Amino acid sequence: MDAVAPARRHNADVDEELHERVRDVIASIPAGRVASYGDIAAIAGASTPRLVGRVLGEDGHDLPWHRVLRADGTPAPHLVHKQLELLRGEGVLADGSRVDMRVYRWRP
DNA sequence: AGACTGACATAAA
DNA sequence: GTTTATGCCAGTC
Repeated sequence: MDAVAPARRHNADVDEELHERVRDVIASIPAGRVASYGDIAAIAGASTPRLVGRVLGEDGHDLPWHRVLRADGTPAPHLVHKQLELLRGEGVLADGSRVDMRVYRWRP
C-alpha cells in the first residue's frame, strides 16, 4: 500500500499521549491486584518499562503507584516499606519483600 | 558533543 | 534459589 507509515512523529503530542496512557493503565488496576512496569509499558505502548517508572515519579502522586511492582514482585528499594504496607491494606499479602505476582498480577 | 543516572527487564553465573 | 552484569529509553550534567 502506498499509504505512508508515520512511524515517528516529532510532535510532543505523542509523548504527552504516552504519558497519559501510562497513567490510565495504572489507574485501571483494580484494588487487590498488582502489575509490573513491563506490563504497563506493553499495554500503554511504551518502548521501555523505564518510562513507566519515570511517569510515576513525575506525576504518580494521583495514581495507585503502590499497585505497580517490578517483574519479580519486588517494589523499588526506597519504597518497599510503604509499598508492602499499602498493598497489605488492600489484601495483597507479601512474603518478606516480595509479592506473589502469579497470584496478584492483574491481567486485562 | 559525550557520559551518568534511574520507581526496569532479561540473561548469565 | 539468589546475585551480578548488560541492555533499554529518556532525561540531566
